[in-house]
Amino acid sequence: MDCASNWEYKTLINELTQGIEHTKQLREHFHSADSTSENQELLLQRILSSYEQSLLILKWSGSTVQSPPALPPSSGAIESSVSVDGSPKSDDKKRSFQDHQELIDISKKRKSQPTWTEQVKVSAESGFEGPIDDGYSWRKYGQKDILGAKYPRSYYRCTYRHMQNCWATKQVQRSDDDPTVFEITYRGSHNCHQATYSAQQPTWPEKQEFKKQAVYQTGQYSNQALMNLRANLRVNTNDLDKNETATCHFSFPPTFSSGLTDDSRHFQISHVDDNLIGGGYSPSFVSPTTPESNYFSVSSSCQMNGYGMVHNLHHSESDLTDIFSANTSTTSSPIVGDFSLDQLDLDPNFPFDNPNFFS
DNA sequence: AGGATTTGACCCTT
DNA sequence: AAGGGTCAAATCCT
Repeated sequence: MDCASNWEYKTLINELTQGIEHTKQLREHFHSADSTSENQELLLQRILSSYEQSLLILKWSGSTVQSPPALPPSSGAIESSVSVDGSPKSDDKKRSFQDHQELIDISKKRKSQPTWTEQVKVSAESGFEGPIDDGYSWRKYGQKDILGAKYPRSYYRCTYRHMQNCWATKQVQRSDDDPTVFEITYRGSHNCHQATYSAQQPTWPEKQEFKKQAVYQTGQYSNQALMNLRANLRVNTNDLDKNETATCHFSFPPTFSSGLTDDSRHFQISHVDDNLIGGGYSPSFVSPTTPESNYFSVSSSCQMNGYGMVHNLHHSESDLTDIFSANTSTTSSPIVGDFSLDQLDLDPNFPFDNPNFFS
């Protein structure tokens, strides 16, 4: 058994255990006089998330005969009808059939990849023309005018797609309503090692200043900072649909800069300037839920691994000196649910040190 | 020179 | 057939 399968197994157990625990808690709530509908809703959400994540894992385990890293090395060109050198692919019928089957499989996999959307607000004052970096290294591979959209949509794939077989992609769409807001749709999770070194090698020159200031700060967290975080961190999941798309916002106070180190389960957030937004860090913890579910479920936090079934990243602290969608309080979507660390039932066994918790 | 971006063409899905 | 997603040659940038 490889580490990925082992991780999935443990995660599955964890999810199901969480589901049971939350169900028990909900039962207690039903018999409790001080039970509020919010608490019940939260528990229901957590239970749902646990089961949804479990199903997702099972779905992946069942459908993924080959884990993504085992995809053909040339899979990047699979969708092309012409080989790299321009010559037609083999006309061998058997081979063509296999290619066709592979195409179908890949298509299915892509469809079933976890997808989520973040909205990132950039500051005009700071001169950002586009969405800020998210800690990963992306390579733009296309741009498209979208019907009804004022701005074109940009397509990015992981820079290390071929080197490390990382199939994460993202789409960046500037909001029609608010040009300073970018809607970033992530598909698939990273299974590459880039999170570590991309932190030292910003890929978007125009964002380097921002990154130096906000995204990759590695300062020690303080209690005050943690309290600030607790007081101000908000997660919103709204407009969730059957395509497992979620939108989340994190609101931080100005001049906030903190990092939670090992004791705080590798959870680090940095925010320095009110205009600085750390965006795009794949919030895998946003679980597929119903439109009414606006609560953040820790138990569902780390399982949206998609193509990142093999969790082979370094588990060093530096990997997690990233930021996820640290937005200012101004957002274009309504804040429906509030979240603070106090609300979280942190499971001691919860794999916060799994890099895909934030990827 | 090598890597990243641009952009028109092609492919797939609906 | 239309629209979205991806490819890959051309071009740009460092």
